[in-house]
Amino acid sequence: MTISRKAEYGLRAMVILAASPPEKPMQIQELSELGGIPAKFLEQILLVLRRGGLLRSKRGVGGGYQLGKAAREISIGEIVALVDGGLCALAAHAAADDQEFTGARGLRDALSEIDALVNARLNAVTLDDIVLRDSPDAMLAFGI
Amino acid sequence: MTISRKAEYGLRAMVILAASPPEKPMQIQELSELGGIPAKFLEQILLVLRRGGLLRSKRGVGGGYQLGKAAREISIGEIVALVDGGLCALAAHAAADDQEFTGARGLRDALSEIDALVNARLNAVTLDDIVLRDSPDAMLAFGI
DNA sequence: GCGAATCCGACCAGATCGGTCGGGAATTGT
DNA sequence: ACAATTCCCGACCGATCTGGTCGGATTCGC
Repeated sequence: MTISRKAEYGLRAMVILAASPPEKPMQIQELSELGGIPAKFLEQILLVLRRGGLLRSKRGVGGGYQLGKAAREISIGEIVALVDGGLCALAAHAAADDQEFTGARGLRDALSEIDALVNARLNAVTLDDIVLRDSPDAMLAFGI
Repeated sequence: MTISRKAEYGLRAMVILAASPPEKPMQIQELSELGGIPAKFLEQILLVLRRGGLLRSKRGVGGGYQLGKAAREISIGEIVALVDGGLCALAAHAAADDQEFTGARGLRDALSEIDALVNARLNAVTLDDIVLRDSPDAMLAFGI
């Protein structure tokens, strides 16, 4: 029921990239140090993020990673979905086997409703939102 | 990111109990058959539910399980929290190690906000809501 | 005391988690 | 051409978690 460390690492890396000047690629090593993420582990995470189109990469000297889309067009939902292998459904089991007891449908409905809620929220928050929210002077805009 | 089968089983059992006449205890065997749950597995789930005060049990002939509180006073949040061992925090890792990179706080905030949202929802839905929602003629009351 | 039922600890196979390792392939600088 | 740099990628690995099962101890009603 907790977010996986893998997804958390992926989020960190993406947030760091979103907060950096977008033209200069950042290497795994630097990303690893800034985010406190084991470098070789981060490597495979970035790989799936790239395959999913959320990152672009460049090899050789001066290479590294950049965002594949604008920061405002990447939601944290996309990121965790990619990294955690697509499955992000609270009601997975309940929906799969259609066991029929009194209250079964009510249970399924209640769970999938909550599931839809969290997914909607996850897909609504973008990297842009996060870096904006992080700078204290932007807080006023959010009314926090 | 998916709800555990254990929690799902716990929910099923509780819903079944909530939908049954509350005075007569129901045995593991019957609960197991109605819910399609392996009996011995269900046994340990019911045990922690009882230790948590959500169930009362009676031993010997004519024994079994009954709800420990009124169905309207048991939320599905309580159930999954007990069965899945208490931890139900989306932002667990992010909060634990306070790694400091640009955007760290924004990320923590965003995650814990969503976490709070799903928890609030989980704690708001009661067993009563679920069994009510299950009977089709009650749908109108919900505007579904 | 007998049978029905819960209680409870031990065990277990397989999957997942959180990484590590080592090398290959592409790109750039000299 | 060659070396340095950087990503690419498959294999592996120990620890923990998942989803159970088993066997027996305990308690209750009769």
